[in-house]
Amino acid sequence: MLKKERQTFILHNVNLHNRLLVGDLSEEMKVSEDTIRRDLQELSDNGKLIKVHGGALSKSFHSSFNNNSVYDIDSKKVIAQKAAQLIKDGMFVLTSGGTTIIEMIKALPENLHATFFTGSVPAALEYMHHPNIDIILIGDKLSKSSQITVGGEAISKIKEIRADICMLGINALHIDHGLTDNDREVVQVKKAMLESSDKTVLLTISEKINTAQRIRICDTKDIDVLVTELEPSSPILSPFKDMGVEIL
Amino acid sequence: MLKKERQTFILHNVNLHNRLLVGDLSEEMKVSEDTIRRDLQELSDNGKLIKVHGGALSKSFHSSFNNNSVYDIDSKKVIAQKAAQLIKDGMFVLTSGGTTIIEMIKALPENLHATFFTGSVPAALEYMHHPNIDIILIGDKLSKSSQITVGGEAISKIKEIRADICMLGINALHIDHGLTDNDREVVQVKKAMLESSDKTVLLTISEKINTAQRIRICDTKDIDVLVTELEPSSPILSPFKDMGVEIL
DNA sequence: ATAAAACTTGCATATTATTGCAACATGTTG
DNA sequence: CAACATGTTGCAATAATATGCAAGTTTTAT
Repeated sequence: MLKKERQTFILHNVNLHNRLLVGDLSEEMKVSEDTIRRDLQELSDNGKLIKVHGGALSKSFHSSFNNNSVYDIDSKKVIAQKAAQLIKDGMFVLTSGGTTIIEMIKALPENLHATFFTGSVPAALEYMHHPNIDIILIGDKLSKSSQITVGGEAISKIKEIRADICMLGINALHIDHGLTDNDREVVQVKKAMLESSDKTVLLTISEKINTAQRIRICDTKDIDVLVTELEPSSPILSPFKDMGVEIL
Repeated sequence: MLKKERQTFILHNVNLHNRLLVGDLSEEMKVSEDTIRRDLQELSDNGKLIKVHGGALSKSFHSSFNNNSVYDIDSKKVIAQKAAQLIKDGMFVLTSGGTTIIEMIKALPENLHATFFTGSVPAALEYMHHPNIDIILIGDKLSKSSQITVGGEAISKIKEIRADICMLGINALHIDHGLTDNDREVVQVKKAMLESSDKTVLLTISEKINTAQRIRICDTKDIDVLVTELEPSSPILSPFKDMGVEIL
């Protein structure tokens, strides 16, 4: 069997079955596993599939469809960079969804080994691109407006967790009214997240600061760290600093 | 034998057999391998065939495997249309992930009111575009290769459900070996899904039929409905019909 | 923590390609 | 027809490619 034939065969089959083992291919085509590995390496270099330990995965499944139009994307990237630094190897991290969180996930270093809990479908999708992290999806009813799971089941699952850190993308934060949102179900989930974490980190563009919505999640004093695109010395943030919130 | 005769002969044979070896041609036509190589080079330059190390491949061979993504999508759309009809208002539906399932979700009518359970992140994302359905996300550890949640927690959640119908995108189906897959964790989840449903429906392109993988999910006789892009009368499917599987 | 499986690297070998060249055939032109 | 240009083929030397094996390392699974 010619090399090209083999590679075509491999490609066809990886797209058919999503996953192939080196040993199986070697057996099927009567060549050594070394040859198969070299084929897979080559196909992987050409971006035709994804090589993994033991075999290969189809690319069609694993490819990322990039979010195109995110509001204020540059600010969010700045926030993402700052926030990503807070996560260390071995940590248990609870996260919500939202575009700012998605940006933070993209900013996570490749070699980070940590465990992330989330009920957000877009966040889960983004986490899957990272090779060295574990993802625990929190199940329950999926809210279409917020794209996260909500409900008693989700909340009780969250309460079972003892996380090191909780990173929330937020809707509104006000020095007096604290952290607020407008979806009752989401509020309950976020409350549970805060309760289950040692440390609470909020990620938000400065525009959302000193706005408020109808339902309270927590008070300003309950927040540990606030990450915005602004310099920590910015006057907008000083009232929060005065209330004991660390500014990043 | 004249050069032109040789090249005509080569072209005829490459289209007949899809592949040729330099050594074989040299022997058949009693000319040196150098000459054959020069012929192949020339034909390749004129775009008549594809020259590779050791021989040549026909153009159709190469493009048929390279170009199948489009064909596959069309097949999957046909499958999706057929399968979507099985879901009626008020039903509880368990689904796996996979590209065929995604197509089926896209094919669901706008006015369908039903409840869907899934552990697949891409499927969940797709379901969210539909206005009138409820989605229950099954939580647990997220498997990066299969993009669905796996593990004991997920399985016990699935077992709590009493679904009307279970729709599975599959990896391999063989008349004797039944439904098989290559990921132990995924197999466990799919098994649980089958057990929790009154009716089992498999969605697959015909290419996966009569292939098998390492781990068994269920026997052929345990399948209720098989949906492919083929006509129900296709001879490939008749053995399944004989075993009591309904063909759509 | 340990053993098994999978991977990497370097190397040996065999197969396949390339190149220049000589031999011969074919075709062209005055 | 002779002389010359052109094209084709095979050969030999050399280069490049493909493949398997073995030793040592890394990753994964139990």
